[in-house]
Amino acid sequence: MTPIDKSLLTGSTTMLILKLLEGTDMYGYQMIEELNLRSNNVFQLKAGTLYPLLHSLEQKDMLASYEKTVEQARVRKYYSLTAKGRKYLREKTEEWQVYTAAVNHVLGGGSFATT
Amino acid sequence: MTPIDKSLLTGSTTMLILKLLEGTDMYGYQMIEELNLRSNNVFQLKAGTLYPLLHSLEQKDMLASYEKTVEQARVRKYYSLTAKGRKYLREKTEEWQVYTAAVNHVLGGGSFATT
DNA sequence: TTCTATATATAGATGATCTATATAAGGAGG
DNA sequence: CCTCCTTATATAGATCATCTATATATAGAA
Repeated sequence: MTPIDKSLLTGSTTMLILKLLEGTDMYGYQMIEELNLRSNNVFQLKAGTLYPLLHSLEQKDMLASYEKTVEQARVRKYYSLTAKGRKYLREKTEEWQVYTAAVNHVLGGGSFATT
Repeated sequence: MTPIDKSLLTGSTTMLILKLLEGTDMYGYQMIEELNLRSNNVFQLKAGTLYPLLHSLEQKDMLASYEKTVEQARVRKYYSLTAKGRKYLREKTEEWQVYTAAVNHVLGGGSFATT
């Protein structure tokens, strides 16, 4: 078993964003709402967290973006998954499973003395 | 469903340490080895992470410590769970379950268009 | 004697997330 | 009409967990 990427502990946000985009292209504000909805209000992602994250993911070619004007004048910036982003999502999802399995193993391991 | 403590994403280390001590009193170095063992090498906690964490947990009355001299001259600092630490462990374990359930719900949610 | 493992400790860097703030346009209520 | 709330994106600065690097000291192995 290889050691897991430490940033997963804190970095599950990226994985969740990519997962949302696996379904449809979305714009930032919509992602915040969707995550909140699909997680039963557990994830209340802040705009100040999301937008810089989207920019950095686009820079890394995980995401591509395009603008779309809706209802008269409002402009939204839609994001879509790239092939690279799709691959990254697969990897992170696997790591997440390894990580949670390990935590649950420790948590469920009961109290056996090892003195 | 109340929003979860954000530090859980990154803060599962504290929970795991407390969980170890639920079984027996342990000294720092031993915790690193035990975590590595019980998690199949997924958690390779660094000394530079653990010791400051133990100090801060002791300051917050989550842990109590005592020294013990073993094999001639070697001195080890053992830590034990306090009542407060035990309570905190229960709370964090619950939050962990809520958090992982939410992530898994998003991950398993499939790709249904919400355009 | 030198290297590795045991054992604890602290300083400084990194990185993810948050708060606060800014801009701008639309709709609702007074 | 004016003000407030929601939608929508954006950036600067703060916070906090963890990591790397380093230090000290002892024991045992090469």
